[in-house]
Amino acid sequence: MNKDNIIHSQIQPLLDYFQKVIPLNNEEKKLVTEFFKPRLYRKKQYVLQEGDVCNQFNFIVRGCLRMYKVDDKGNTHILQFAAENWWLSNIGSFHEHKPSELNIDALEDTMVLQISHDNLLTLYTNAPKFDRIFRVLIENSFVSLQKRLLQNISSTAEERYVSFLDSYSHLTNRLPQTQIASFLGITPEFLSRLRNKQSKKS
Amino acid sequence: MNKDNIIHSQIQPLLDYFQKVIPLNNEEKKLVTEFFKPRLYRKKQYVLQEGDVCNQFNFIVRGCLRMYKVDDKGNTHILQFAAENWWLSNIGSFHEHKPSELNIDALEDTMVLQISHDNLLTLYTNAPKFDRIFRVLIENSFVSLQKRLLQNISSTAEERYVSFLDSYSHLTNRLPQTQIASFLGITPEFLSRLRNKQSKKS
DNA sequence: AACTGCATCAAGAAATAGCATTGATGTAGA
DNA sequence: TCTACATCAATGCTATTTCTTGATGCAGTT
Repeated sequence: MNKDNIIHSQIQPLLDYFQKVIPLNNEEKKLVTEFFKPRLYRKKQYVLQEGDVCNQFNFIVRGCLRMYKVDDKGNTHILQFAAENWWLSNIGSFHEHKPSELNIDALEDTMVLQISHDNLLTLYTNAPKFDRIFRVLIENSFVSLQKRLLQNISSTAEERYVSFLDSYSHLTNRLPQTQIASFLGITPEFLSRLRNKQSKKS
Repeated sequence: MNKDNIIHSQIQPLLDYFQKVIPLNNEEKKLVTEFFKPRLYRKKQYVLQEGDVCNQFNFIVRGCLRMYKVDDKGNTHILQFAAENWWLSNIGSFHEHKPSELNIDALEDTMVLQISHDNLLTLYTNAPKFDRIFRVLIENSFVSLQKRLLQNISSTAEERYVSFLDSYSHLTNRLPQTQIASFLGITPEFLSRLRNKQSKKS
């Protein structure tokens, strides 16, 4: 399998993704294939490190990433997980070219397709359809973020955990519980006790 | 410990290294401290990934890196290990700004001091002494590379292994044997048999 | 004052991943 | 046919990561 084949084989999930939002013509497919570059991140590797500017918009082909903040005490707080067919970037840092306060790293070996800031602008110019596609994409992210915030300020850890199980059922068996705890904003120990309680219920 | 202290504490081994080649004056030490940035790579993390341009020259403060090529069959061939007080970069990619065919990654958590291509040029301009220092450095690398090549085309695996033990005695206990095998160009199984044979001899 | 919902610390147990070894078998070249 | 290696599969070992549990504490209700 030569390099072109490798790229081609990775790009398909992204084309499929776009296709579902709005069908693409061949010219547009070509642009996508040109501008998005596959890249492999290995488990624990940083995709974006605090202090660096986020210069790539990432689409996950396979694997799983997390975006998180490390607070003054050294505790990590996970804002978002992203697995197959999801997008992940620090949008603030990406658009304003500012150093990121957040980190992104790989929880598994992860293949992403990335487009640089410049190429994304070129893509918008050459194929305005992508303006809409990316608007939809951001809107979706926004909605789920809002939902999560609302839940965070209104629920107990147990409720949040149950709801997590519901929303992320495809991830619960893939993620270590330390990561889930960090996402829920509780300690791994307390999560362990919640789980214990849950399993006794049923 | 604030950031300046961290940098300062990491830079000393590099100053010592230079000092051994040619003594530096304070101005030159200041330049080194300014231009070389410490960076931590975690085990398995890429320092340089195939396809990217090598834009940093790396000095290893602690830990261990490897540089290798992945062939068409997916086998990896290690060109070089580098531990404390060694340098490692893809010099070809670095100087010609060309995408690298080689990968560099960390076999242990590794602290490096890196200087960017631009800053290295500035350093040469501001302190021509570094022209000489880096010439010496490259010459040394060249010589050991030549030695290794010669050995490769003229020795059996067993001879190469014995010679490896001799040259890299400080590393043999730190490196997994899979890595040593990949460096020697044999399979881990065959290395295991060689070792077995060796230990029966003595 | 007692109870609920969480945190922290320490210790172990359990699960997984990575590594080393061995046996069986194969092959190319001297 | 012998030497110097490779490949594949199985197994055991070790180290690392993850999960669980107990003990203790504390802030905010009730």
